[in-house]
Amino acid sequence: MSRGPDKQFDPDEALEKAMQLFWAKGYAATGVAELQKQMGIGRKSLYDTFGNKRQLFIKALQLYSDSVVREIFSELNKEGSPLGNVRRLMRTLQEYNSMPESMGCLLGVSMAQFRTNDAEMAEVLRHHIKRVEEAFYKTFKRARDVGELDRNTNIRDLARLYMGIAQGLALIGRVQDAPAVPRSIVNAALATLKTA
Amino acid sequence: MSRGPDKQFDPDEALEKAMQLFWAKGYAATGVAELQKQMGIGRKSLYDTFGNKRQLFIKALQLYSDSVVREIFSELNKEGSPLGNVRRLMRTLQEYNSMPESMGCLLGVSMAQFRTNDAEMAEVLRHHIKRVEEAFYKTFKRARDVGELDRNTNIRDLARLYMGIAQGLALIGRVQDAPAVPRSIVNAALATLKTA
DNA sequence: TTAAACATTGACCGATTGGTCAAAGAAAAG
DNA sequence: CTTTTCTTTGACCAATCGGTCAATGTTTAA
Repeated sequence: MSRGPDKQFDPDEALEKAMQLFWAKGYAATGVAELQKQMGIGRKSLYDTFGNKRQLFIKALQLYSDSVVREIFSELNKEGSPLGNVRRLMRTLQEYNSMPESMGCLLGVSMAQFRTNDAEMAEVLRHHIKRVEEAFYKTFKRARDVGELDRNTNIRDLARLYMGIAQGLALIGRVQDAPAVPRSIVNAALATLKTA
Repeated sequence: MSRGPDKQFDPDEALEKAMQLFWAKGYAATGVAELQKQMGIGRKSLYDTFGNKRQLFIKALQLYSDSVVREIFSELNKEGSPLGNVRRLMRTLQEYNSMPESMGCLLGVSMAQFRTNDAEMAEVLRHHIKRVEEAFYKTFKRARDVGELDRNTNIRDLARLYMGIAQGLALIGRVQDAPAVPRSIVNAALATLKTA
């Protein structure tokens, strides 16, 4: 039994590069030739390692989702006030999506390119939504337990709203060259939290 | 001086068909062959009438934006409580974006496919954002004048938030096959209005 | 040293991409 | 009827699309 030579490239690094390209240009507008150039690998290596363009894209989605969800969880689970963590996260998102070259959220961008008629893709996208929702949910629940939120606040609804605001913010940030609109969105979102 | 024969098709109807296709599939994924088939016209007619694929797309964006902004304005300008109008509009958007086959907002979908690096396109998209924002702004202002909103509510921020929520809602609705998430988003959004 | 198992390279595939153009047809003006 | 102006049709273009494959390494096991 022989194992043959190792790959001459790092699949994780190559996937990261592919993700960046899909993120910037979208699925349909990104060509395989472009992908292999940016990834720095041959065409056969690409297909042998990642299957095809679609599977490569889905793997890029998962890589991105894992990374983003991890960051959101870590930000929201810091010690101290749960609502304070939400506020800090939203301000971070505001800053990020205010940059003139900001590209928004890869998963959000992908929701615009696929729909429920593509069952597999829709499932991947819904799963991401669910994970972000869950991060907010747990934090708002802690906030309610601690007394930062009114006892009869609908935590599930609130979590979904914040997930939705984050997606809207990211989408709008892609075409903004000034920070005013993202700032307003987060201002108003956080203003409601004080009284929720 | 002769005028020659009239067109054998209605450019407005053809544009409407093109809009539907761009809306469902996105700019890059929509081919010119597909477009002429759906529009029911020859290729030369398409290029003579609309310039090229990109210009056709931009005209579709403007058609859609005009139509949507008109509807939003008409809904928000009805007699009676301004906040009531906002609530009714948001519930309409909720229903619309809860349909399993909902395609969201063409302008929002396009924000995911273009960025600030495409100056012309970004400008078109920002203009739409501005118009929706303005519709909410005027209504919230009336609400404040009438006493439905607290005197120190930041109306500009609130308008931008609602515009952002509407975009997030439309985006997320594209991949939802159940009404729960859209309902939650609108529930939570409107819950904050009561205390704003 | 040979063979088996892997990776890499680059040529190649048919299909499709956005876009052009010449020829033909149709309507209005003279 | 002829000419002019416009539209339509469909062939055609180079370029690119996503994907395949045979040939050529390169490494390890026997």
